[in-house]
Amino acid sequence: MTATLNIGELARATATNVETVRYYERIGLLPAPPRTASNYRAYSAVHVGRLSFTRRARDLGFSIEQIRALLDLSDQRDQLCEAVDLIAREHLAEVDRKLIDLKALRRELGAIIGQCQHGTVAECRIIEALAPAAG
Amino acid sequence: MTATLNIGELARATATNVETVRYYERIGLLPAPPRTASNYRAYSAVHVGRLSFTRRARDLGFSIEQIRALLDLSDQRDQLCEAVDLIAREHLAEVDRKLIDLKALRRELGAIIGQCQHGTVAECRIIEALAPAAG
DNA sequence: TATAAACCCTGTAGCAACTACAGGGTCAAG
DNA sequence: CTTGACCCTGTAGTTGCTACAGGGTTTATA
Repeated sequence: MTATLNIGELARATATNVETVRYYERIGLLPAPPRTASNYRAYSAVHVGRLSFTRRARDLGFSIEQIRALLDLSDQRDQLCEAVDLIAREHLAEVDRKLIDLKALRRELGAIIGQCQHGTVAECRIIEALAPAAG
Repeated sequence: MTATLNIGELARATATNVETVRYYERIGLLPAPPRTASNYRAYSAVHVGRLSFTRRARDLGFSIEQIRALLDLSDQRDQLCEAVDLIAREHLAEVDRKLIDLKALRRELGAIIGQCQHGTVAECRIIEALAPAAG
């Protein structure tokens, strides 16, 4: 009953690149849809949902493998959601690690740049800071 | 006069992977050193300095292309260091953008995970949060 | 002196997660 | 009936490495 979407329409509906949709199908993240007589992919609401889920999870930084696991879990509606929680918490921990690293890096970069006296390269504190051993 | 280093020694001296050293040579980031009679690479102190610089800049998140530019600039010792400053500031701005994005992502992830009631997948707030349209 | 471990060499393929063609076929509008 | 915007497959490129495979060399030891 419901109209199907071709790949361009699905892509627009989910703010995804057409090439990316095909890529997700190739790696088995998005199920291959039926085809029209002229071999066009014909997507349904199920695909829209699955791809929206994927997009949102990617935006939140989950890896493809994590998303694969989350999609599998989300199909087992009567299971306990502990595994879901675990994946999310692991990702959160990873994000926290990245934040710590990035903040440290930012501090160091800021310090280096603050030393620039706008003289010649020979006196440049930035170059010096990058080559600590090259006295 | 000074002894030369083979690739393994250079790698150890700069905390770099041997494969990475060869990779840097291949992409023209580290100059190709002379070879011994048995075709081993023979590095000098110049290479140690250049590779240390590269490593440190990579640790600070500069891209290979940025490092290429910084190395070129650092060879022109009598030029003004404005270009160096510009590259560093651009990278800092990029790091700041990433920090903002990562902090927002962290907030959102934290909020989603906080909602988990540890019930079944069917009631899982995390799955729900990932598929907003799939009411 | 033989031989085994630990190095070195080249070249190529793999990783993540896409993106960008090339070289075709299809469909709707004017 | 043709133009342009779509669709198809397949492959190669991106970033910054890392990991072989299949060889040669050097060094330490039995």
